[in-house]
Amino acid sequence: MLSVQFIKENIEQVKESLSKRNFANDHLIKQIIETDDQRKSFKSQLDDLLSKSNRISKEIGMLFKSGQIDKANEMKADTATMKEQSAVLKTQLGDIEVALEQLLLQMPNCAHPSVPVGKSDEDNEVFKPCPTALPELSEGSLPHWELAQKYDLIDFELGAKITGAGFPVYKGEGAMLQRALINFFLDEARQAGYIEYMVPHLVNADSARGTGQLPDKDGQMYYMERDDLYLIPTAEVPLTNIYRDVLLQESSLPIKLMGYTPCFRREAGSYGAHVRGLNRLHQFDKVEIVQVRKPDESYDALQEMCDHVESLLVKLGLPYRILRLCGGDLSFASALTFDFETYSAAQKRWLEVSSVSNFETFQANRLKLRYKDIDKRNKTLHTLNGSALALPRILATILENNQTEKGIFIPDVLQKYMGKEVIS
RNA sequence: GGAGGGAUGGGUGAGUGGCUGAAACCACCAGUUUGCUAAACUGGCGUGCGGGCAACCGUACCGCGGGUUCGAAUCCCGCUCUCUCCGCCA
Repeated sequence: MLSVQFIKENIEQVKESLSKRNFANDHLIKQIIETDDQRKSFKSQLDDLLSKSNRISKEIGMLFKSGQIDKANEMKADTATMKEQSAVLKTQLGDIEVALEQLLLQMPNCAHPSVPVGKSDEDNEVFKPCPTALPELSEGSLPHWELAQKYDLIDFELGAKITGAGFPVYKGEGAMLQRALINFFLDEARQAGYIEYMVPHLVNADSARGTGQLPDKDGQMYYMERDDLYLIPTAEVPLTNIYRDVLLQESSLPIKLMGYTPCFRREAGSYGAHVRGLNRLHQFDKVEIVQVRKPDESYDALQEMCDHVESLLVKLGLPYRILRLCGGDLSFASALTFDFETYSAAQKRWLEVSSVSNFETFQANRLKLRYKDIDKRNKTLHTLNGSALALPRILATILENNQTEKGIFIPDVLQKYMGKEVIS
């Protein structure tokens, strides 16, 4: 979330950002500032009262010690009203703090100045068009769900039997290809300086709130009521929460971490178009990269992460393009997001395979993630993350674009993991 | 799942009702001394919030939440986590 201080100092910028996001609620800013002013007023009153009360308690202690029992008992009687007053003030202050928190949680991140105006994904800016010619397939080429069946790589019906729609079963070389992609992505990330983590796939509510999944995306996560835990929708949640409630020394920065996890998404309300095959799943695999950076470095880090993701797509030989998300499509927590899409020649569609974002202080404020700078002042850090990469649509594109009469051609960089060149 | 022990600042760890935001030591930072390094010595060294240009002042925080008390790290209740033992188990 944004801090009240930031909102107060950058009102015009925040207003402009809200309108870019089509978030028409100027009233919210006003409410936040007013509530914060009230909070300060109650805080001052309470502190004054507690200060007096502490002083009297000390005097009573001295009187008892010096044997002036009567005088001490007199003073004890006087403290009764103070106690009542401070109890009332404490409750009021607590209520106001909760109200302020609720208001701040409703405020989306401040969009970066470069974020284009727009209402939906159709208005996203093509930041980098596909550098190569789009592949054209011969007559009779198949979409990936038919290829998966033809080569016995994925069994969607079996997954539906075991669990339900959107939980595919990978089989034989299909499973191997998954493992090859995971290993390739992990190895590439390690070479780029990211430390690998294996993290829990279930998280508590504090973690989900820390990265912004709660309360904004409550309905999109699987929830285990019995144990009050959430299945992770992305490794971003456990990875970033490693640094929840942490005060870092400047010397330990930058932080670069990554991990492979399955991801679980309810995808509520997204039934309809383009859900066939691997296009949209409830469970899928992904390697995620996360960085924690000093504020003045975070946009360089965003660039670095985009370069890394782009290099993966180049090495896999897949046609891709890069989008800069418009205000209307930008997620609640993000300041600037680049989406990476691969082109499926068989479906004649672009498929999103990565989303790389700078959250600036939005997550760090919720996480209480700060560092001590050279002047020994505590400053809020910036967090970033990106998929590098999500597997299903990569797999779909490889199957569709690399289909030949002899079988599916395996990209060079994956051949060492597969031990072969073609799936036939 | 059952029984018992524990949770204090970056770390070890003292502290059973007021003089404790918290000893001591280690680590860390600055300085003095010394060919260099090391050692020794001196000083500094938690976080949030409110006030203040600032120095600083006030307030809260000793796992979390309540309670007792004029006053709680310290006493009482609930919870969480952790360790040991037993049971079950990949």
